[in-house]
Amino acid sequence: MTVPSTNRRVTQQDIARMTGVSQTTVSFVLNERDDTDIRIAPETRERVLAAIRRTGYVADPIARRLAARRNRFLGVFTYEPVFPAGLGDFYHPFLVGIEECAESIGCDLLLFTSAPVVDGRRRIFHQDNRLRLADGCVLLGRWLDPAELARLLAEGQPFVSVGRRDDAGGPVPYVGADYPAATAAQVRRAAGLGHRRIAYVGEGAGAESHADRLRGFTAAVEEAGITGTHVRFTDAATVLDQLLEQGVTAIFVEEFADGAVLAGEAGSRALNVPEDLSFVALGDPTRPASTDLEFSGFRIPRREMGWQAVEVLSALLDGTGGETQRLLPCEPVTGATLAVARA
Amino acid sequence: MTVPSTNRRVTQQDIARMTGVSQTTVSFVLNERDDTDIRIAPETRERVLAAIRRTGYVADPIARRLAARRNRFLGVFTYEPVFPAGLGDFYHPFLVGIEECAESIGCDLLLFTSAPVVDGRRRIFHQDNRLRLADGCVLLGRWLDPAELARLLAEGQPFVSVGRRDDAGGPVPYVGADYPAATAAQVRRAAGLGHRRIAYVGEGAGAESHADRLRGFTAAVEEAGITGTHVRFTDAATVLDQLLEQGVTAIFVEEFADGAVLAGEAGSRALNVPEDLSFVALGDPTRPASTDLEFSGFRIPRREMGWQAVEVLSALLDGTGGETQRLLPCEPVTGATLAVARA
DNA sequence: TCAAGATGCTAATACCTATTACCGCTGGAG
DNA sequence: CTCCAGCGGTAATAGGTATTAGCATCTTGA
Repeated sequence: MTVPSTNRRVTQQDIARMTGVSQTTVSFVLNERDDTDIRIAPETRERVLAAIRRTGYVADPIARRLAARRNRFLGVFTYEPVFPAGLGDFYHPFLVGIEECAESIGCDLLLFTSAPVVDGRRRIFHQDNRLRLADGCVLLGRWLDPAELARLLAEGQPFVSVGRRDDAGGPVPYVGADYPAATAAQVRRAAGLGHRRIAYVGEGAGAESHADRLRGFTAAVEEAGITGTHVRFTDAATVLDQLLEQGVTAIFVEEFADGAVLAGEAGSRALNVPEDLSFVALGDPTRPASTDLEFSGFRIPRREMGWQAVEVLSALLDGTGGETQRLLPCEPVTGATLAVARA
Repeated sequence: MTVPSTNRRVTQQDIARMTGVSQTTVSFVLNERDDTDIRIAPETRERVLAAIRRTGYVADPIARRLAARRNRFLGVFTYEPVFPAGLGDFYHPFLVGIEECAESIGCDLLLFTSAPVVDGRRRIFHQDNRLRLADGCVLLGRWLDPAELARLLAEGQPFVSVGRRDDAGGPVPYVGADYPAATAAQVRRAAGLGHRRIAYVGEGAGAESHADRLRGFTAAVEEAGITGTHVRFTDAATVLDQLLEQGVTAIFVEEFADGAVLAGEAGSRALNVPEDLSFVALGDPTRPASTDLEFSGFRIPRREMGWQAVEVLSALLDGTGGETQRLLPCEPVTGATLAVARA
């Protein structure tokens, strides 16, 4: 187990010298190239492999990428810290899925520590843009700058977004959740329980995930022949005042946390949830929210989305075609906050 | 912002040809090296900069890192999954600190997620060891094989351990928590509250972090002139029997979870915590533990440890000296489980 | 007038791997 | 004896940037 004490990185050249072969031979042994007309005698191969084992040599991923344009790294780019400070973080399940799939296809994960803030906004492209260090990239975040997506597309940089994205000068590869369908299903469920006047609380615009929810809401409301209103969340008291005045009996919240606060406010007004007022949470909490209620609504298949994003990316890299835009169904949650509408 | 229609990347060579200078000159203009004796005429510099702006040229980060002999990847080796499944996972705060510091020094993180288990134990060194993919490594885990640490040292592989480690054929760079001091402080506090007979429950050996706690405990007990016993945790009933029989009034638990179980057992015997029996938790929970008690004891500066580990690693890589072994103080927690000893 | 510096740049090379083109040797067929 | 095929490799080079050593040309001073 003797190892050279030099501090220098071990290179193929070193291995070559140790075994009395050329660097080329080492490279071929490493890559087990059987398809070419290069032949290496079994005993030579063994000698080289032995030296590699002895030294713990690993090909420099950077040189590898420069020469071969591949290094089996998948980049993970997020607009938030990758290891989030908040407990039970929203992004965590995505990352689990990404890690699992990356491992299954034999790729390492390169976590880009968060992008620098330029002009008050995080940016992918900046002075020392690191995206190209990996073979391809998974992009994570509620909102991605269309201009940056467009540039990625234009440059032919292989990437996949977790979450549906609008076209940005071309179709953006993504694995998203089918928010319109999931939201519509909840609206139908509410309508079936007799709710005639329901509300959507949230942005409903900006990020695609928000717009998609509102779109599904609006379409389903129309189809069910009931009345739906849309309000932005400001503070619980104000919003609740407004909605109760309108005779709303079920509140659909874009943000779980807003729902928790609203339900709390309702409780402090002696309104029972769901007997007096129903709530539907359109997805998992993205912020910590404290509530004892088990919200009705749906769950985002986050882990699966992460997994499939890597799958799509892998296909993109291999040039094997296949659908590059996938929408996954959300899992409905019966919960305990949606009941028959009060008469 | 006219971009050449070719699919090839713009290189410094291209810029050089466009402006009638050499690639070297382009490189110098780009890097604004004023410290060298290289001089570029202002008008030449302007011409080059104009071409750069026109083409939108950005230096290829891969080539850049190849030339720099640094890839600015920091490896993270852990004995657990990197994206922990459990909520509030013990290792999480370390990772947060690691990421934050990596970002501040402009490094990305490379995850070594899948160290194979050999002979019933995870190993750093194995067949397809990827350690050298990064410039340096952060090692995370309660226990690290001294033989592997020795090999890392011998090979001159830059690394830093999170958590103090005994010498392994040489001093191991680490950023640890000062468990002896933190534990001793708690012992003194208990002694000050009149406890004359206290116990340490846990391994007290094996991992350095355990041995350090017991060492601090033993030294402080002696200094305070009180009596301390050490028992391993088997099951709550047995241990509690034993300690109560000995007249112990304060129990110091190495593992938070063991403390929770012991306190629960005490409660089921109609003993009040802390009036009848005091508890001190020597650190944060490493396993999920359910308890309503707010334990007295101390907190491990996990985030700070992660941060400083990267700091030390960075210094190691830069060859700038500095202390490579750091012990950080733990934060005492007053809590509600340590009170005046029963008369 | 000529050496000594200052000025403004370039050639060459290192970084490390992957790949292409080729080379020398041996044994068997013709 | 020659030619060729098969074997087992090697030399050279690409890939793009950073850096070191050095080369012309011009200015200055004595």
